[in-house]
Amino acid sequence: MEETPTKSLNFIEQFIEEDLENGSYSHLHTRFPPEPNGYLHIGHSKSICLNFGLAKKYGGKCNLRFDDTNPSKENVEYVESIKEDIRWLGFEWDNLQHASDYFDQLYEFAVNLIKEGKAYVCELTPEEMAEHRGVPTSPGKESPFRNRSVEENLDLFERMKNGEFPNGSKTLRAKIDMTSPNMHLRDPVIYRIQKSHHYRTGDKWCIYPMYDMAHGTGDSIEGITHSICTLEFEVHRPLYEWLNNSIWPEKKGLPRQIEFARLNLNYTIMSKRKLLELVQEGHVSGWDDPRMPTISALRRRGYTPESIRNFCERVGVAKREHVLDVSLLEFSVREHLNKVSERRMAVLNPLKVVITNYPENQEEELEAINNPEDESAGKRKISFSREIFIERSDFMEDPPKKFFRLGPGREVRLRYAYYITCEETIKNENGEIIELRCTYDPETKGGQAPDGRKVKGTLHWVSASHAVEADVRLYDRLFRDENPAGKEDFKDSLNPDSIKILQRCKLEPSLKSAKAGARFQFERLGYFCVDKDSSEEKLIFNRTVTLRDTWAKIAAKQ
RNA sequence: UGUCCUGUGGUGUAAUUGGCAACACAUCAGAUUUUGGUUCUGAAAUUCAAGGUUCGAGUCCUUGCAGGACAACCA
Repeated sequence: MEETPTKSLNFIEQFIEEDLENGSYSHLHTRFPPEPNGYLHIGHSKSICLNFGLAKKYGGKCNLRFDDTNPSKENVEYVESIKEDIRWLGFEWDNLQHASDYFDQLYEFAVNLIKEGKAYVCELTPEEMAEHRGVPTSPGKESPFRNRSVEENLDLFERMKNGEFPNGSKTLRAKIDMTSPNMHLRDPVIYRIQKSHHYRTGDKWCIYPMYDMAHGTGDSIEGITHSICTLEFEVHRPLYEWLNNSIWPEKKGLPRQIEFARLNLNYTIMSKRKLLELVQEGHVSGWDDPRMPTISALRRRGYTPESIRNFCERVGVAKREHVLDVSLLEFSVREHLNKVSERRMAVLNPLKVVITNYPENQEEELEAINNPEDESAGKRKISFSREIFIERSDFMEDPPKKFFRLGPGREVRLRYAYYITCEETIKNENGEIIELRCTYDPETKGGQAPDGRKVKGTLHWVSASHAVEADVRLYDRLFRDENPAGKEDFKDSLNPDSIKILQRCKLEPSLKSAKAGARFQFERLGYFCVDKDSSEEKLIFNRTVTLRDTWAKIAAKQ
């Protein structure tokens, strides 16, 4: 009688279960609160999986709330992309909210804080304010505007709202403690004047709440129980609680903020600001350029939602900061794609092979397995003829020791077809091999020799007359350094070979009608996906990831 | 010379809360293979340090050390 091993809880799940057991909360309600100022990336997927996953696990709810309190950087394009990406990942929110839904309430809360003497209008310039704030290691000093009368504050704040003052001339600050060792408690700004057009509220507001003012209150308004965020907000927690407790002194079950370590990947940049820079300066074709770490880019590249969810599951949740190896992400896609994608044959760098003893004008259909991992995927027919293409890298004139592929006088198997032996190499005037002359053994049809002789190598191939052509885009890491963000300028680390476009690749004809987004394994090469710009006239494939390549390792060592 | 957070194989994450340090990725070796894929087997490799409590410490205590966060009218 084996006990089924129960999966251990991460620290957030432990908190939640304790909170549920001791009655601090009767249920679970989380939220995912992106700012619509950029596209979601792989790091966000961890937070999405966590928040939506927790809600699902504990029978609770999860809201999607756009933290849209800074109209100068936000827009609807981002809003729409975020919704699409979350749904694509396989999650659906219970309520769709916006911080801007609460602007009226937030204004009232601010007025109440003023009335209670907990907030004041300050006229310090940013420089003066910084000076008054002090530094983390020594206390700050109070603003000269700190002790205005409630009436004056009320009047000024209303006039701020009415647009009577220029941008930056005044702020509303919470009155907390200028000597606190926590900088965020040194009278933080909770409202600023910003006369910009908001994509939802238009020109209604001249003042906008700051993150801290909007975030915790939004959580409380929505009845969020557990407000899960990344580590950098840990120092905000006292302010989060101060604000909530000040606004709702009587309220029970105010949300609990819990922080976890954000996901970092080596060779990758995760900052939205830097990703925007890559887009704006044209280093990539857009937010969904398949080299980007954004969810839309991973989708375009051929990643599956399952693989990303599995990846996030494997990564785990903790407070320790870390840098993950991208190989774990790659493993996760390969693992899933191996199970679900149909196999096809495609020759990326073609080398023509003429099978001299195969009758001209003859062709035949051979049977190929669509997916050895899934019998229900069935079989298909592939055409064979006298002239075929094989991969250039599958032939070597002077092969090294462990090379199992084709060479002068060597015999290999053509997958699902015949054994062939290389008899002659044809070169051009530059001495480059342009064609191989081979003979085939008619007895080996299907790939087995009746006399039982074995060959070490099996090559993929495509019949020359039947092949369809395509562009194939090979991607490599966007950055050469493990930690590009650590460079003086991260763009110095850009990999000049991050994309390689192969033209006139030879593909099995069945690929001609493949629709955008369709994924295949090209045998012996990797997983590929039809790009959104592809058409029947102009086929374009993106390489999602290569297959594990043991030979490449051996070859690299030699 | 502040406050807070974090230290477990190369990389992540666990350890029934004081009882033989495990799982995954990566690495290496072997088997299987009509994909040098998949699959299977095996190997190497881990508790920041020093004291203390205890029969017993990754876990508790003390003192160090290391890394990170915080000084936007960004989120």
